[in-house]
Amino acid sequence: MSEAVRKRLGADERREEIIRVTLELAARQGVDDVTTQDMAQAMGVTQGAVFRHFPSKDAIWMAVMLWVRDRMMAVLTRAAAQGRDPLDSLQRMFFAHIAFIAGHPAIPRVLTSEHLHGRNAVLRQVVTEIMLAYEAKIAHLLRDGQVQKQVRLDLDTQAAATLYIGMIQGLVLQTSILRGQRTLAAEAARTLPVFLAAVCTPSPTQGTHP
Amino acid sequence: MSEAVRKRLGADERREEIIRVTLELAARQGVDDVTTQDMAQAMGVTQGAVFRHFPSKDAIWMAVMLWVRDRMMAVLTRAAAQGRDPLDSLQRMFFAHIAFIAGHPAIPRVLTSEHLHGRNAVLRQVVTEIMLAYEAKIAHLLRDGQVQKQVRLDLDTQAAATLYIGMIQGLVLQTSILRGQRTLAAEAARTLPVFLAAVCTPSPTQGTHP
DNA sequence: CCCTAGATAGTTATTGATCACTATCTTATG
DNA sequence: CATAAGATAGTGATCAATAACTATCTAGGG
Repeated sequence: MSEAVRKRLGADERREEIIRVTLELAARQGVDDVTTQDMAQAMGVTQGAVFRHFPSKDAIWMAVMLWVRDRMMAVLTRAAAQGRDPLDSLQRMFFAHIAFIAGHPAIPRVLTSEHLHGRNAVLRQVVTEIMLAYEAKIAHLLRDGQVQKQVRLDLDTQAAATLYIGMIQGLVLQTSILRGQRTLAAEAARTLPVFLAAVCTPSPTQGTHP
Repeated sequence: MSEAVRKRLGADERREEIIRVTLELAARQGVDDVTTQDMAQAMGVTQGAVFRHFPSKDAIWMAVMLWVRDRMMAVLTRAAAQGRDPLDSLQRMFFAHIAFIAGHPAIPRVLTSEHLHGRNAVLRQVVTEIMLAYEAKIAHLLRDGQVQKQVRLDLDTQAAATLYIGMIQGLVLQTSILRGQRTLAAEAARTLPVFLAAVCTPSPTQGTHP
């Protein structure tokens, strides 16, 4: 609680902190229940101060989404680069994504919040970009895997990418609804092999950990 | 728009219509943006009239969820019963679910709305029940499939059920965000074979349509 | 070194809009 | 005529946004 005493940050630092507490509050109480009053209280300032740094609440959500997009893509790209083959990269991306979400539980909620992309067209545009970029990344890795004979040649890589994203969605959903009973990382480790079985070339030895 | 003229329904019919327009509005403008004023306007009555039939707005959402639970389970059970083997039942359930969602687009939004199950504990309980029952249904079918040698014996049926539900989640998400560009039914038909490849016993002929 | 002026961050107080919910009156229908 | 459905007209609470004011920091001249 050493935060509540500090005040008068620079504009850039304050903007960063607004984004931070917004994600924090969204994780705890849901995206559409975060008020500007909540944000201010979490930072130890008054509500009006929030609007010195953002012209509107939607502008805050936009900043949050851009933050998510940049961090997310950086994490995924770095994870994929460390893989020694397409399928290895896919697995590293998967677990990097799961770990990132576990550290920032609000992220999937923000990206799928109809409350945000249902009203503001610009916000939805950002979400669409993120989704398409991610899906393309997965489909590309799978096609690379086909070239290297790790992935079935008759696989519909586009559909498989949809399934991949759905897998993450489903994992998040279940661990958020059945909270406590299941942990995200544990369920993820169980579910990925099932997905890999769908894309791998049928071989005598399982190709998951060569 | 012949609805707006009709008035003075019986209490039961009015309750049914409130549930109906609530789902309708939730599909169009998002779960948490549906006001009691919207409901009343959609039915051609005043806002106060809504509260003659439900004690609170949460009670309306509860009624909606119970409606969804009952209809959903009936549809799934009927579809599964028509299958001639476990894997056939699984596919019929899948497409029945997709068709049901296509006819009532608000359903996945209602079930995954943090705005609802984030605040009201009883509402979340209903969602949890639905999810667990559905997952159990899938896992059971997969175990039956193992007995009949349609499904790999080394499959983690629990994890596969998670992936199955995630598949539907992902399909809904993508067709709702990329609305217009992709249709739910078409994407579903492409994605299911990928999932089946993960669970089926490896065989020379694809076991999807025996 | 100090003092002042401008800039910047935050406060206080308020506004208008929206929302769930309610009390009281009215009317349709069996 | 009695009763149930709906209309009318509110209430208090909440929320985003704004305007006017105050505290704090920084830079430059004397």
